[in-house]
Amino acid sequence: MTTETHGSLCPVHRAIGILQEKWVLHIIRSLLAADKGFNELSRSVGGCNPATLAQRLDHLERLGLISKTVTSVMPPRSHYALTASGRELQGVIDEIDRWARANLPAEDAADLTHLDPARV
Amino acid sequence: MTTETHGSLCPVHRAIGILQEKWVLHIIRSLLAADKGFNELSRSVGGCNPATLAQRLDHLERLGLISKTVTSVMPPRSHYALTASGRELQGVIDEIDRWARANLPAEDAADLTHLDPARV
DNA sequence: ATATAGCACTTGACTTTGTAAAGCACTATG
DNA sequence: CATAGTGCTTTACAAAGTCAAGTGCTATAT
Repeated sequence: MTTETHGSLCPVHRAIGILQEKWVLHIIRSLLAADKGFNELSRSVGGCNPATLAQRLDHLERLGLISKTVTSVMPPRSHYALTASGRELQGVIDEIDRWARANLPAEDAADLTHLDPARV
Repeated sequence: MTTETHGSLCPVHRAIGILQEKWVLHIIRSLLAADKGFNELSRSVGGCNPATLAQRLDHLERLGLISKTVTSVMPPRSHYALTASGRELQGVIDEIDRWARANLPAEDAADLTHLDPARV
C-alpha cells in the first residue's frame, strides 16, 4: 500500500488531530460563549493548568482558530477571541452537545475511568 | 468549593472528556466506515500502537460506544463494531468533516505540531 | 501607607500518558 | 517447514500534562 489513505493530506484527519488535543474543545466551547482573558478562561475551562493553557492558546492562535489581543502590557491584560474559522466550530460543539444529551443522560456509573474513588 | 458549573454533571463536558482522548475520534471514524478486527483497525487508524489501541477499545467498550465480539479464540479473531450510541457520533464526525473541508483546505504548513519530519 | 488580591503568565520538578520494539500462542498459506 | 498473519501483552523509554511556586506590576481594601 503506497498511497496512504489516512495521512495529513486528509482534512478530516488533520482536524481530528487538532481537536483531540487535551483541553482544545473545552477552550473553544468556552470562547464560543464569550471572549475572555487568560485567567477567566482558565476558570471557565476548569482544571487546565496555566502552562498547558498557554501552550494550547499559542497553538490555536498559530492555527488561526483564535486571536489574542494584548490590551495592556503592564497591568497585564490579554483578550482571547475566536476567529471566523474558530467560530465555525460551533456546529461541531452543537453536535457533541446533541449527542451528549441523547447518550450520556445521567451522570451514572457509565464512565469509570476518572471517577473519584471516594464516590464509588 | 460550591457547586461547580463545569463538573461531570454537564453532559457536554463529559462528552468532550471522552472524545478528546487521543485516537478516540479516529477509532470512531474508522468504525463508522466499517466494522473491523484489531489489526485491521490499527492499520486503518494509522499510527496508534497496539497498547494504546487496546486500552482505548476497552475504555470505549466500557462506555458502551463499541462492542467487541470474539469470533474465535485460538486462531485469534475479534470483531469491533459501534453500538447504537457510537453510531450516533456520525453527526459529530460529519460536522468535523464539514469544518475541515471549509477551513483546512490545503495541507499547508498550517499545523506544525505533528508533521512527519520526513515529509517536511 | 501598606497589605492583599488580581492579571498573565513562566519555570522546574514530578507524574501520567503514550510509544516503540519485542514477544507469545497459534493457524493458514506458500 | 518457514513465513506471514491474528490479537494482543510486556517492558523500557519518551513525551505530554500537572503542581506549586514565583515574577512584575496595579488596583482596591485596610
